[in-house]
Formats: sequence, C-alpha cells, structure tokens
Amino acid sequence: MKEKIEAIVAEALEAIGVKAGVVHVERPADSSHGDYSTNTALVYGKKTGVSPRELAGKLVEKILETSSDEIEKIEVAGAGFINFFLTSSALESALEKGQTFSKSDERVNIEFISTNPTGELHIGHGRSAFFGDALARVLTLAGKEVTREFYINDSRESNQIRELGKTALGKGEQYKTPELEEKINKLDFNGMSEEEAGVKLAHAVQESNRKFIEKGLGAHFDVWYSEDKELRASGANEKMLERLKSRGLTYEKEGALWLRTSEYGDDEDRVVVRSDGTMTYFVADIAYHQNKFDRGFQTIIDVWGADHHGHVKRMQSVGRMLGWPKAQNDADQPVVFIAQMVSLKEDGVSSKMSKRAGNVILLRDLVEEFGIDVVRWFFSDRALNTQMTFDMALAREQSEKNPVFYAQYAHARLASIAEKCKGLKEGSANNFADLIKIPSARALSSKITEFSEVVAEISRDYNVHALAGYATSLATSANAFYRDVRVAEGDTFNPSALTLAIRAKETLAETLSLLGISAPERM
RNA sequence: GCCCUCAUAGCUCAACGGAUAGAGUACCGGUCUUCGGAACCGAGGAUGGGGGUUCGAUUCCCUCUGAGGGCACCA
Repeated sequence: MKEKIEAIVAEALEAIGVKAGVVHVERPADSSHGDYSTNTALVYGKKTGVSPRELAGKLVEKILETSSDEIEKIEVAGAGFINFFLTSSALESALEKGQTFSKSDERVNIEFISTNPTGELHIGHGRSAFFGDALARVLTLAGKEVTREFYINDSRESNQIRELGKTALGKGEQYKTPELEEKINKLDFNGMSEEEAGVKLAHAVQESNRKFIEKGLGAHFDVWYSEDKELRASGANEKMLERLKSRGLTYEKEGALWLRTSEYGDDEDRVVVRSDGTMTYFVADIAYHQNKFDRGFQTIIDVWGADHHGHVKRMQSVGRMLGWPKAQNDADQPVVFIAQMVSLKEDGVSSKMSKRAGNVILLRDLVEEFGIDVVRWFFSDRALNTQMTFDMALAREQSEKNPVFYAQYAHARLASIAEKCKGLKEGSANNFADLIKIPSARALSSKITEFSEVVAEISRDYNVHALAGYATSLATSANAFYRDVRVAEGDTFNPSALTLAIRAKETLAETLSLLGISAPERM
C-alpha cells in the first residue's frame, strides 16, 4: 500500500509538471494525520517556487481526479503535508493479503561472529551475532538469496595458532583460561610441533564454539569457511599475491612487500609479505573477499567489532583496486557494519571489559542466567552503533520486566483467545467495516499491515533494531484492542474480531521469529 | 598527533532533514465483578556548549568539551 501511495504522489507530481524525483511516504506517528503522509510538497515547493501549501493543494486536486476506492480522504495539513486516510476495504484487503515479497535474484553473503578459535564468545560478540542473524532472517524474508558465513581464522601459519600451540605445549600463557586449560588436559599433544598443537587445540575450541552458536544462540551458518583449508592449503593466498604483484600493485621496501592501498583511498600502504617471507593476514583477507565474489555473490556484508573498524578503509580500497562491484545501494564493498563496544558496569562504576583484568563476561553465562529470549532482545533493541553499557545488576533486576515479556505476553493472550473461540459458536454478523469504527481495532489493523513495510525498510537500511520497536508497538496495539473489543462473549465469538486477533498473533510471532525469539502460546 | 563511533528524560534506548522529540524503566496518581493484571489510563521529566546551511536541524557542515575504539612486518 505504501508503494502504491508513493506511485500516486509521484504520478501527480509529474502530471502538474514537476520533474519526478524521490517521493517519501511514511506512517505518521499521530494517527490523526492519517494512515500515510508525505512531505512531497514541502520538498518540491522550494524547487518550483511555489509555496508548499499551494503545491500540496494542486497535488491533492490532481490525485482526486483519478478517484481511488482505496483512499477515503486526503487532506493538506500543517506546513504542507498531504495526509491519506484509507478506506476500510483497502485496510481489510491489505490485512488479508498479508506480507508479500517478490523474490529477488540478489545473492547476499553475510559474514558475522567469526571469532578466533582461541577462546569462547564473550558479550561483545553478542552484538554482531544477533545483528547478523536477524539481518539474515530479514533479508531472506524480503526475498533475497542469503548465505550466512562464518570465517575460521585457523591458518597454521598464523601467529595466533602458534601462540595457541605454545600454550597447549606448556610453553606459553597466551589465551589461557580455565576453560582452555580443561581442553588442553583432555587432548594429547605428545610429540607435536607448536603449529600442529595449535591447529589441534584450535579445532577443539572451534568445535565447542560451533555447538554453542547453534544450540545456545540458535544461529545457524550455511558455510563454515576454514582459512587454513580454503585459502592457505588451496593456494588461493599465493594466487592472490601473484595477481597483485603482476598488476604492479606492490613494491618492496625495507625487505618487505607492500600493497599500494594508499593510491586507492587508504591512509597508508600495507605490508602483504613480511621481511621474513611470510604473508600477512591481509593477503588472506583479500583472497577471501575475492573468493566471495567469485562464488557469485552480489552483496558482501561483513559484521565486525569496533576494534576492527580500521580495516574497513583498507578492505574497501582493495575493492577499488581489484574492481569489485558496488553494492545495490551504491555502497562500497564489502559492506561493513561495525558493532560498537560493550562496556561493563559494576557497582555503578563503568569499566572496560578486559581479559587481562579478568572481568570478561561470557555470552554462555549470560544465556544461562537470563535465557536466550531476554539476551537476544537486550542485544537487538538498540542500534548497532550505540555504545552499550552492560550493567549486570540492572539486567538481573530488569529481566523480569523486560520488554520481551511484554511482547510475548501479548502473543500468549491472543493465542489464548483464539484457543477459547474454537469451542464457541460463530456470533451474529459483525463485518470488518463496523469493527474498525472502533479506533483501537482500526489502529491494530493498520499496525499489522505495517509489518511488510518494516521488513522492506530494514532490508534497505539494515536497522535491525526497528524490529524490536515494531514488536513493542504491535503488542501495545493488541493490548488496546483487547481492552476495547471482546472477541468471545458468552458462548459465541465475533468472527471479524477473531480474524483480526489471529492476524495480530501471527504477525507478532513472525516479528519475534525474525529476532530469533520465541512466541509462546502460554506463559 | 591522525582516523572511526558516540553524547537525547534520573536510568536504558528510539526518532528517511519535517507536524506536539517517542518508548521502557523509576517515581506519583488512577482503572479493575480479568475473553490471561506479566494488562490499561494519566502526570511530571530531555536534544552537551557555540557558530553555520535550510521554509524547517536531534539529524547535515565547522568548532569546543566529554566518552569509547583504532592507528604493527598481530589477527
């Protein structure tokens, strides 16, 4: 419906001789401003030298010429806004139709979490984990072909694997935690080199992380990409290096080989081969992204932690260097999302989470204490770039009054009503048009039809946290409806009210499911 | 020193450059013979400072202050 209004406005704009550009139609916060509203006259008034209200008047006149049975009323309001009020039949058919998303042949690869196989996931990983997972769900629903990918930094030539190996052999302390020690004690590293021991231990760590991600977090991956196997052993790294060299993109300095990234937008050039002859991780990273394009993905999304933001520029300069295509919205590739840091608050004092200081909170512990639904909600209801502070005491205190329960409760209540109606007789006719004369019933209907718009918008702007906000407001609308309209009365039920209640329940469940959160029938 | 984020109500967070800046929580007051009260209704309470662009700025630009992160031949 929103697209339709946008088309109507754009058409009217053109009809009165204004060069059609982008037209924005939105849902006004205040329902007295209609179902949809547009600021088109304000935006184009200036360009055409006409006052916004005058232009709005002309547009409305034009729109009214081709009367639509979907629009009940159009009005010009405020500085020049045009407000649209839908007819009950338009609302009803939008409600029945549900969400429709046309299949797109856009192939999207989204890589997230990708923790090193040197330790467990901590709360900092929660952000990228839940953001990536929910985004993948949204994009899939929006019709895109999505591949979820996890990159395993397990190259036996990397320093971290060597360090891990040293620790395994008792020659080092790096990455040592009680959990890691437990793993070391269970494994046999007899006669192994540091490298071999590192690979073996990394494999064990990765395996338990994978289990936790799938079972504990409920996030699944289509591809677990092994750097050691796919890039090192396969020779892809070497091949990439040769390609860079042969195209004259590298040069030698101080015994090392440098890549000319600064000529493509980076702050400085980067080392690709150290003076000892080994390749840096950067080569693998380049080869990896090239491989994603080679596999046929048009959009490559990376979700990284804030500590990796410095890599964005160099990676995108490589994109320009190698001619990687732009993303659909003309963004540089790879498209990178940075999850801001999680800081801790203990006894009212903020502190940085640091492994050395021993104040790391594992994601596992959080899930065990609060349950996956609460944790998912907590990490998903705010924008990715907010620097969230995690107050353990506050989380504990608020877990019982967490907004996630509010949404789940509304769902359970609607489920209970639907269940109850199964044993009742259909009551006297009460059609939809009559039902939505009740403001809260109309508001709920409208809110339900907003679902597809929320999904469409997130698939464009990637603001996944809008889902939580939508779930809350849908629950609020459902509660208001519950207050005003009785679905079951005595031994009969109101058919159109029941239909509305069921649609609300389904939509709430679907929204929660996009967030990876359960929608219980009873609580 | 350079680069990236961020600064909104007591607290945790929202707001394609638009209409009276919204929620939750906390505090205060009210609803209630419950299709499930984990509910509903109401009140008070906010854009860090200073410039600029605009018909209009929380949003864009400059600057100051404050917070976090990054500036390796580690990943």
